Amino acid sequence: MADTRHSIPARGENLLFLTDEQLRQGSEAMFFAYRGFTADPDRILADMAYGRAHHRALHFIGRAPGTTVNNLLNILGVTKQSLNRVLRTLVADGLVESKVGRNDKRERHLELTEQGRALEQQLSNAQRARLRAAFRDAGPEAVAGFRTVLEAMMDPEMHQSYTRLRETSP
Amino acid sequence: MADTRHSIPARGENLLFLTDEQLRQGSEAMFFAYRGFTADPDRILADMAYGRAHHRALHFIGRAPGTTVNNLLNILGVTKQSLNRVLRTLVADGLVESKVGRNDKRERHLELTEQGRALEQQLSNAQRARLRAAFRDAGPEAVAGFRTVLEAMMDPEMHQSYTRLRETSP
DNA sequence: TTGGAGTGTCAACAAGGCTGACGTAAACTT
DNA sequence: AAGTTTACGTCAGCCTTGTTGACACTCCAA
Repeated sequence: MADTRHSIPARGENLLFLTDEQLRQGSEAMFFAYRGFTADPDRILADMAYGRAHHRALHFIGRAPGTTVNNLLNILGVTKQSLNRVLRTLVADGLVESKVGRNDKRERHLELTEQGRALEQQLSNAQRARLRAAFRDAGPEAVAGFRTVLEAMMDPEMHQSYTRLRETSP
Repeated sequence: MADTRHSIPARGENLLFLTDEQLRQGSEAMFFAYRGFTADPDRILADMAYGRAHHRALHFIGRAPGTTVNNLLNILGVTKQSLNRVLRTLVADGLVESKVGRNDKRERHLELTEQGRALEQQLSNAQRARLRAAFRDAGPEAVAGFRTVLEAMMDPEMHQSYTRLRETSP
């Protein structure tokens, strides 16, 4: 049978575009894709005493070295107790260094140690390999669309965090 | 300053396209977007005695009525103990009906009750509202790209589940 | 009839969220 | 100078949702 369901709608079909079915497929795509997205680093982490939360902390500390605890809290969207539990083990294990702020001594500035960078690299490489393959298969235009939709899906505060990260490290 | 970093790469730039920075932004976009994606239903569920796991079960039962426990297990990718805990409460609360199979009486076929459909609708509507807005803002081409990349990001088995769901309910 | 598949369930545990409360030091305000 | 707010750490306890392991039951198929 001729299958027109999954084809790209032409301009004139915009009124019909956002059917419930399309949206439901979008939801499911997000669900399955996110599982794929986290699968590889999760496998690596399973062997260690770490979890996805550690990966996230390592990622964003590596991304914005010297960031404060409060900043990281906002980015991750968790409570300080939750973050602290993760951060404590990372510091204790020598993956993250926590330095008292120079100007404001209440703040702690977080950085990856050599060891922390190594693990972060290992995890990110696994994740990026999948993303790279997906991006390559899909092509530049698809990737642009992918990013556009994801950005439109974020809460405003998240979108701020997202763009702020791009500004500081282009 | 003129900012060319976030523009869509032209055809000729394909070699430069998959920089680590691009991939990292892709990761972060997935992270932030997924938070947005689950935020609305999570808020609704927080008031009830249910969580995200219940939402997922309701969604896929509603999507494929009569599905078996094992089938659902494969789709959700959790252990049967984990699923059973969720399913038990849903059945006990009258949101899901579990019928012994006609041909194979070992199997249980799952369906939403009227009440279950109501909650599933409430949750999905919240989630879809955001998705609809994002799709509308991004436009059809971006949505097509979004889907293409997400599909390429799935594990093969997940991709099978994903497409199988589309086949049965067009 | 026997093996194995599909299902339900008990127990125990871990990760990683959460709230509430409290403490300390530094910075800010009045 | 005194009081308030901010940044951070930490203890205690709770919840959801994932995990393993073990066991029982039903029933299909060889």
